[in-house]
Amino acid sequence: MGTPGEGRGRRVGRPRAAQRPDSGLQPRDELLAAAAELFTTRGYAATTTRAVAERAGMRQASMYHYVSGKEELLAALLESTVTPSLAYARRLLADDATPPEKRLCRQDVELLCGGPHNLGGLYLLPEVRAERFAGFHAVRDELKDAYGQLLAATAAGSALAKSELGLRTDLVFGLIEGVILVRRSDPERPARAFAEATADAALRIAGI
Amino acid sequence: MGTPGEGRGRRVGRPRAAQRPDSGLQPRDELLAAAAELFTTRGYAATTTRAVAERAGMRQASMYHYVSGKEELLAALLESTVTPSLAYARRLLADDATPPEKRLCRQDVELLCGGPHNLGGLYLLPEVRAERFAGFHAVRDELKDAYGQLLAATAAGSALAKSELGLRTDLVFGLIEGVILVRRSDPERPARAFAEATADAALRIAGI
DNA sequence: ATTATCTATAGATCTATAGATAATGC
DNA sequence: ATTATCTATAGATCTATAGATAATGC
Repeated sequence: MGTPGEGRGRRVGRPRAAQRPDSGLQPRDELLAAAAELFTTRGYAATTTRAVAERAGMRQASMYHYVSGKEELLAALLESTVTPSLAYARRLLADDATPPEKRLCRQDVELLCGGPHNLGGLYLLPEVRAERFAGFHAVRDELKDAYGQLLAATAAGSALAKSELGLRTDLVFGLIEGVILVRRSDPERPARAFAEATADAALRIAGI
Repeated sequence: MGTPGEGRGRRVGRPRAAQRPDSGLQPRDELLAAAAELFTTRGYAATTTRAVAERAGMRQASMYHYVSGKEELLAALLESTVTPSLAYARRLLADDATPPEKRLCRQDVELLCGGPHNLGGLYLLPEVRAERFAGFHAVRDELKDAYGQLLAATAAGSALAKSELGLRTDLVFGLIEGVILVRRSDPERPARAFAEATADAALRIAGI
């Protein structure tokens, strides 16, 4: 077989109208990157398929060769933001010599704020509540559940009533999602500083 | 003069096509209420002028008799959400026998989450960053500043370096805006419970 | 022959204006 | 006469499909 060069080299099919230096990404990933930037800065509804396609270097209609429409792009982006945090959370839960939840917080915030485009901002889009994105919600809920379990396992947590524990979990989760907004208002600050400070704050909320 | 009945009674002008029980609101306020509901649930860009007008009980074109367009509605709603919190913050700062910042937090969260439509959710709209809404941002910044001053005045605050203090202020602010998201995911819980718990959490973050 | 792209466009919006109409006020 | 509404619509989109075209592959 020998995949021929992967990107470089002459490509099959009609050439693009506006040639640009090869991004190295596959066309679908170019679309996802363009959508990430536009959805986070302008919002989902305000972003047209033309804007996405053109930023990805192709004409509006060509986009449909790779995705069924805008919704598919948003769904893919959403899932890509939770999945890594969730994998990390699962590992922490499985490991019985579990170190405190602080790590999860830090990791989570770093992942959310780390990328170039504040992808966490996608959670804030009103459109995300639609049934269409149930897949994302399920994963997100599982992550929240992991936070709840870690909280319950702490000394402070085991002293709390069930409803009280739920409220604290929500607050910790709220803090982390709030950080997305803080970052939006000051995108310069390094993700690492946010992550560390947020993790500390989360522990204080948790009462550890 | 004697304003004639204020609402009840025969009104000047062509009657509305779809009559509904008198809401008691002035037409402009009917539009604002409709916009509040639709912007927070569907998002700004996804809400059409037709949807707003029709929900307010009039035809699409009639809206333009009261506002210049969608933007004016959003700007008015945004400012209406900060102004009361800011007024409260100013009073606290002026009063020298100042009680702790906890009150401000609680008040702020209650105001944000108290209304029928999670108006705080408007802050999350990507469109809000536009220059057009500079007025809102100025007021919001002033409120944040008030938080910073209250924080600095505490014993824990005066021990902190300036940059460290800024970060904590951001986190407290982030927590409060994060609560908006928590409320979105669980709109049933009473605003008062949120407010109390958030205020406590904020104090713990602040290190008081 | 297969493929990735392109151009062109139908159909469905959506906004904002122009001008008509149906009330009250005087 | 004044006013609040209405109906109608021009002009500007935006999405998604149909069909043409320009590469490589064999």
